[in-house]
Amino acid sequence: MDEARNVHNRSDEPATRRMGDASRLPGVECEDDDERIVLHVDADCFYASCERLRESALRGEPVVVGMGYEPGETIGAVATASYEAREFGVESAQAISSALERLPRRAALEPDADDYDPELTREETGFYRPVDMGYYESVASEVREILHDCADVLREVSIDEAYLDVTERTAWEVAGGFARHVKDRIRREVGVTVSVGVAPTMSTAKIASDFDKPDGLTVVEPGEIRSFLEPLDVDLLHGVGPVTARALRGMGLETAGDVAAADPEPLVDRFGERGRELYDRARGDDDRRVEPKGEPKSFSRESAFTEPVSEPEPKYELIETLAAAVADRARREGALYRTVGVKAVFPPYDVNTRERSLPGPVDDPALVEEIARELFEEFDTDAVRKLGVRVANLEFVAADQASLDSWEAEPASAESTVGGPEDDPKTDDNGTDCSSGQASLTDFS
DNA sequence: TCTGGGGTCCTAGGACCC
DNA sequence: TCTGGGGTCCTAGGACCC
Repeated sequence: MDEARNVHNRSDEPATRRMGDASRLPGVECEDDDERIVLHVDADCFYASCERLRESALRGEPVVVGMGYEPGETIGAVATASYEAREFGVESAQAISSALERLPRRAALEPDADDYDPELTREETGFYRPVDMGYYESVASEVREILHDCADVLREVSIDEAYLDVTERTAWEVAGGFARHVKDRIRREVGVTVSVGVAPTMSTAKIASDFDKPDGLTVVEPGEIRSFLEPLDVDLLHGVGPVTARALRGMGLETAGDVAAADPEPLVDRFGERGRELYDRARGDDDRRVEPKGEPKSFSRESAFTEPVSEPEPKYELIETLAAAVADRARREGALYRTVGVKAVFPPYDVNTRERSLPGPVDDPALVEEIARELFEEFDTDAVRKLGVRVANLEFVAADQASLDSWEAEPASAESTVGGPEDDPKTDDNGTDCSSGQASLTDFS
């Protein structure tokens, strides 16, 4: 790691080298015209940083943000752990109960707490907070404004991560300084730290931002890509998870350099298109351009029981709740859907999905519920730990088209497609027609 | 590591069409 | 009626990401 770090520019060093053009062989794919400068910006343990922002007592302390967690309870899973908490072995996706074993909560120092433990010292405890997406969203939007300000094109990947194309804003000689400026603005104006990777491609920028976390800045200039990637473990490549990493190691490929030097054919045979992509990424080949994210492809809601449930009633109840939530989300976002699906997870972790497509796009909460119930029937006596409902094959009604629809479409469709009044009695009138999907089919096409 | 919630993309087989 | 090739859509599952 240290060795690799020395090879590549750190932000605080003046960028004096410019290997990019010099190292390229004459006549070999000179693509200077489309050489990009891409930043990947990744907030450091974002949820925990947000919690610290509004609660200064958490600064410098181990902080664990739990999904499905409630103060005093042991249910839920770790969404984010601060670096201090990670020192205790707390990791993201861990059950809160295991996290608490490694790092008891600070409140357990109080004699009147349920989990009071007289043996504990302050130094071996941390703070636990439940996820508060609304608040994190508000912090993220402040960060987003700054990023928009700094980029020609911005692609938001998630609440705490984005790619920026800054080709027109900077040059390789000063790209480190540019990235430093972005980092500084976010820290000064919002109060959270981010790690930034700068590279000519999205995939390498992504790896670079991860290289020196937290508060990192790693610049990989055009000619340095291969040497930067070479020593990295295969699982650091984007798209390589535990399964693929194991398979690659089985093929004798431990590092990105091994993959880059390998014969691509066996990779394609084994992994299909992904194999080709893997090979390309390991070599630093990635011609994707930074583009704003398109419309979502699906919406889903899922929820876990605290323990497996066999009786049908509570399961159907949850299916209904989830169906209503998904349909509501779609309506709020102005989306029509053509496919409704359910998911049932059996212990230990057996995922089953069923889905059904309709002849045309609808916005019809009653129909979502009806189909979800029908699809779920085959599982209704199985022990289930988790349930989900999903809508897909989305079509978005453009804002200007929505007003047009209210003129042109039949009343039932118009009301139910533009996200107007929540209750649409017309869709219920159709009774059994619902199952055919004709109930609230909109007929603009 | 034994499991929370919200997504994306890929694959593979079958139906159906020309 | 035993039969070629190509395309699209649908469904279920799997891997992966944050």
